[in-house]
Amino acid sequence: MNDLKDMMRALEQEDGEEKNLTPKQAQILKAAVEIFAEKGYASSSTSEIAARANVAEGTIFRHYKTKKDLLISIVTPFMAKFMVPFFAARFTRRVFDEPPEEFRSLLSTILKDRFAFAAENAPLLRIVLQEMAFHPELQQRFQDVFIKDVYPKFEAALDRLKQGGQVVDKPNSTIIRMIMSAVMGFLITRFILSPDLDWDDEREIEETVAFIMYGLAEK
Amino acid sequence: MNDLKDMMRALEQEDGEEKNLTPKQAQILKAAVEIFAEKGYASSSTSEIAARANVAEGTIFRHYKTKKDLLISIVTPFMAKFMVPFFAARFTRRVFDEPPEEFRSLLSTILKDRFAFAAENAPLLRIVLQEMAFHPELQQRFQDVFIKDVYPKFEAALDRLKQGGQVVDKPNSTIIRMIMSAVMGFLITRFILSPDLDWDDEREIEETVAFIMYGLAEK
DNA sequence: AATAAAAGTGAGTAATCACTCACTTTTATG
DNA sequence: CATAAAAGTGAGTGATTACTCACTTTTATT
Repeated sequence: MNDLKDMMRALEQEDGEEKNLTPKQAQILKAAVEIFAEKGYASSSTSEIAARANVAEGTIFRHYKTKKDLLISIVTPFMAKFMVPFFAARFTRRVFDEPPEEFRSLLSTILKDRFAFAAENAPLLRIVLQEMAFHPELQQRFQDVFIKDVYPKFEAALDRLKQGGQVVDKPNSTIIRMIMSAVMGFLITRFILSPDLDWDDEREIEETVAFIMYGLAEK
Repeated sequence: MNDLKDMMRALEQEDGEEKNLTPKQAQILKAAVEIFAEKGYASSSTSEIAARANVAEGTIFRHYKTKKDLLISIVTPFMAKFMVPFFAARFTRRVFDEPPEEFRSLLSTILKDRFAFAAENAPLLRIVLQEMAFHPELQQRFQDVFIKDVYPKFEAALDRLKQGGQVVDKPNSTIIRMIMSAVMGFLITRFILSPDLDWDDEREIEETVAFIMYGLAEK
């Protein structure tokens, strides 16, 4: 009935980011996220991570074979948790079941939801954006989740919205790029580039929704 | 009469990226750009740069005091050359002189122009996007150029377009964020994330222009 | 309580790093 | 041509790196 939550639970268990964690292991993950976000993966040393985690350096390598293994263990579960709800089954079904005027509230729901998630995980978002470029393993994982899981559902929803006359007849890839640019552009500006500005979050979210909606409206 | 070109010439001379360069120095810059773009600044070694440039390692430090000095020398002139033409005097004047229906062709001109520049300098774009996060000097330089130079002209043009009924009455900061998200989202997807796809560049540019225009149109 | 497995430790190590410096070669100047 | 300044060199250096390993401590199992 709620397959999104099921999926999330499965994701969490599979990698054990919040399950079966030794206290020291949790300290290591916390310290690593902080330091990776601050100075970048390549400029972070395992000795500094150990120090901030109040742990001996050897303890890190007891749980993670290499420093890169530590990065992967941090980043891949986050990537899935960030991307999947973008167009998870729950949202997609809504597009098909409800009247076509729901495009606006669908966008609004997604954006609010991902906004809250980004707010809680800003350092992780930063790490992913920074390190994706240099680690093929992460790019592969992105492909697996986005191309095979998110993209098809995104397309299906768009096709339906086009039929309902809600969205212009442009290539799906183009539309998806535009939506993702607007959403990610907002989240990155809000949480990475200028987190300390006086943001009127509700308004910015609604303005962004309106921007996407009118930008993609059938003329 | 053509103050954009004057400005560009001044920028080029001031740092001497293409003037007064020893042949070996040019080789060093070329190799550094390549390697920084490939593996990131922190993971690039001066020995590897020297090797690819066919130069002794000491030669690098004859011209650049530190490795970071080499990065700065590469990145700051590019940053200015990339940002200034976004809303340089030449473009802004056009908004004030020509009829208000010119919003579309203004966007189109800017996007085509920056597209061509990004196409020629994709590795540099990659380096800037990656390294901005970790080098306060680069953030400062960004502030100097964008906030003090580009942003005010951007605002003036928007105010005029709002008066002409071409653009919705939202906060300028919000509108600028949306335009920059759409433009950068396109350039990053096109040249960084998926440069090898079969792109119909002219169409994507026009679609992006239309997306921005309708997204910001007065309703 | 006995025993084994898992978790934790920190000194040690080989490799790599950015950078220096005494020296040679090339270029510019009068 | 003489001379000095600028450009180029590469072996050398001290600091830092990710990772190992022999050992101790804690936890789980019977």
